[in-house]
Amino acid sequence: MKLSKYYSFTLREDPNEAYLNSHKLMLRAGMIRQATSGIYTWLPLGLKVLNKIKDLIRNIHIKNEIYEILMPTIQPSDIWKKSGRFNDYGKEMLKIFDRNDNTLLYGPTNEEMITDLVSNDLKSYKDLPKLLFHTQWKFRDEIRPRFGVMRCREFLMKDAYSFDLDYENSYFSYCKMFILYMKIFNLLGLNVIPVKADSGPIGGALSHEFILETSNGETLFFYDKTILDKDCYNINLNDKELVIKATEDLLSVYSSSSETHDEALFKSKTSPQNQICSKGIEVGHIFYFGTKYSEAFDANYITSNGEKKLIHSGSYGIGVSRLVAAVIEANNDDKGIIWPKQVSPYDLGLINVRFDNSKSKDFSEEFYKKFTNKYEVIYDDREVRAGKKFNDMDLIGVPLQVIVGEKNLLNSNIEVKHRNTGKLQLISLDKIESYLEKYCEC
RNA sequence: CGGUGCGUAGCGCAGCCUGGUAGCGCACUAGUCUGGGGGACUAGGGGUCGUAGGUUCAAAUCCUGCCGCACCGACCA
Repeated sequence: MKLSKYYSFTLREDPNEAYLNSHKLMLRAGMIRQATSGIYTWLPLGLKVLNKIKDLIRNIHIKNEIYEILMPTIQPSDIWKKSGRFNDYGKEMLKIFDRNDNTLLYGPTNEEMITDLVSNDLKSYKDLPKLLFHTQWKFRDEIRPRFGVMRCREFLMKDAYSFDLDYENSYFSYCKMFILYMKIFNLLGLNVIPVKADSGPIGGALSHEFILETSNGETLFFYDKTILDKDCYNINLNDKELVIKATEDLLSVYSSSSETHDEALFKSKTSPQNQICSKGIEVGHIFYFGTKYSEAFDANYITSNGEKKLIHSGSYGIGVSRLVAAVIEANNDDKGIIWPKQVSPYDLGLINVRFDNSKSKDFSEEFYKKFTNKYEVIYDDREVRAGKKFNDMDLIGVPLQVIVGEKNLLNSNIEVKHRNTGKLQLISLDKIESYLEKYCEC
């Protein structure tokens, strides 16, 4: 991608309405623009990251035999009346009226819709278990949207749903999703802590939140710091025994959101030097709700004995658009964003520091042509001063910058800069290709 | 919804108290110099002062309503 053709407008100063670093940086780097309170337009750079995170989450679901569907954003109200949540959900639900004066709503979540769907298709015990997910825009009319994309009204969420024979099987699905979530956050380079949670209006008995610890977070939570030592990232998710064991091992260590926190239990279970009270951002939330929704939608199956039984279900959400902000919140400095490689909008930032110099310019063009099919390259070919290019590239935050200038070319060198350490390194021209290969592998 | 504050150029702000020609910095356009970390000089362009009404000879400025935005609290991925 050539910056001269891109839709990229960076801001030098922090916009007045932004308070969180992630919000300021997303606006400054030209990732998003606010349309109205809690509703945003995603510009090319922001959308690139959003899609990267979405795809990473999506692919690991599919790899684990959780299949993708796409439910609509607009839902009929009758299914919500069936489950009783039409009124329970309250003012956060945005209601819409069509030309025939039917009440529709912009979906805040999809339990009703998917249970209704599944109740028609799943008939036999042979059809279970089933796991489905989709990544779709949601709308919750928050009392007070804030922090940019972190707590907005329209947001992108990945929500998965499990359908099982009984509690025991459903518990396995829950544990499987639990470990899958640990893997996902690990892949995103985030240190996320699972905590016991209140199930809120979604309802249900078993519930956990996944919290990214940050000083600016909204959620207060408590945990035993030994939970950070648990490694469950390489477990085969089809191995029922291991998955349940790993989950229970994690849950044996105290961790809780403030709503469910039990101070006495915390104190008795955790040694004093390991007791942490911290703030964070909720990036995922999982629920087991038994037969709550299958009852309402008459979602049942026939057992091998010919008996009719209710399906047990659970739901598993990740705030995808929120994660964009969360990743930035966890990875930035005074110059801008520092993307972890896996979610960076581009692999390499190519800077031609001398647009007026043909040697430097020609080399940059060649370099771009050569590597743009192999890596995702953001090439700053604009006719602006070097200082602006350096600052913009730092702000945008791609992990590796390749800096081309006449001085170094005359010595057959090219410069690279690692965004996270700020380290500058001269690489000889004949080594750059292998350098990049090695860099991108790890 | 309660408490607080703010709406003036794309962004950041001054002007309002004490009514009288619409201002500054950045960005933008043109030119000259410059050319490896937001460079300098010169000349420009860009405004329904959130909106509707009121007071006044005269309103960005005073008064009232409305709208929008943000911060603090109760809700949530």
